[in-house]
Amino acid sequence: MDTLIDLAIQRLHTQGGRMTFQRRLILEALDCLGCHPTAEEVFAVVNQRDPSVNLSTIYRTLRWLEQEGLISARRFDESRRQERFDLVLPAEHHHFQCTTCKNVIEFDHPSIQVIKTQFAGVSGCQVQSASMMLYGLCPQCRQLRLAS
Amino acid sequence: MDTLIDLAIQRLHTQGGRMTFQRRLILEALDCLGCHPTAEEVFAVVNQRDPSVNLSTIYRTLRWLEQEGLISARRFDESRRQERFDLVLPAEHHHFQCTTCKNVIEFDHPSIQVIKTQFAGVSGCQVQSASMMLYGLCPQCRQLRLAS
DNA sequence: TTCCGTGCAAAATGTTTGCAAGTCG
DNA sequence: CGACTTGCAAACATTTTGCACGGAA
Repeated sequence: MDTLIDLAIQRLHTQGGRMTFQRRLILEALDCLGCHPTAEEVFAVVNQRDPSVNLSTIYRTLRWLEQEGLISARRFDESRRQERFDLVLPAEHHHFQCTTCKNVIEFDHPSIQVIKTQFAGVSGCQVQSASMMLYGLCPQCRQLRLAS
Repeated sequence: MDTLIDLAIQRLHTQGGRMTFQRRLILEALDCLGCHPTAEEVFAVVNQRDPSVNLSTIYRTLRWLEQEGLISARRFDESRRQERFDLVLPAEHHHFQCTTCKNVIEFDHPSIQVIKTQFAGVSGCQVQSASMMLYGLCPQCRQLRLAS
């Protein structure tokens, strides 16, 4: 099976890169954090295991992974400055964010493929990828709002 | 008819705000730039008419408009730092961006409503808005790529 | 005349870079 | 050995803020 770490090792080998202690920690942190951590969040986890790792190493590694197509930069909250890094491994997926608690739920929907195809047909564009965000209230926050 | 400027005036009146020279220039710049300008682009247009207007006034006004729901902040290119400001007036609309020339095409599609409704049904979330990005090659860049 | 809005400069934020020293193969 | 990586600190780009002054209502 191809975990993020396995894939990273493969890429490193084919391009003369090295699997360092720091990179391993960062990859493990990504795996453990799962969904969509910020660079700071990755840093916090890595830092706990080895406080000597520098934030710029986190950024360099995240950018490298992004360039390799293994993660992708995202911003759920458009006017937040901070990027989040989304593992692309599982498959193309989309996100709902609760406007109150900021929690994120992942989803997919067959119609997204239909939209891609039809837009391509109408516009003459070649569509390579799609990214959909829904915003609203999650069930919990909806309850709270109704109650008040 | 409700132009951006009319709406802004309404909001200002109901909250004791003032229509200043600077705000008028900024609103006119937004109208004239149309689609998705950056703060710098708005600044450039305003500056041409009155070089004494400060960039921080642009930001303050854009943030106020955002808060009023008259424009919304966006980032087409995820790892770009700069925000763009999208007029929300016309209607909910979505964007295709060419990964080569970075041009943006707006679109809408009925299935987006379907996705919103069905996701709400399955998840129990209340969906308030949606934002879809497609990425790929526009017809021109596609030609160029085929030719080479 | 009263606040609201502005210009200015300085701060803040999040990310990137240059470089010397360290390390992996 | 030699290229690839790192930590550090300084740079960077964009956006935000505090404050005293000026202007709309």
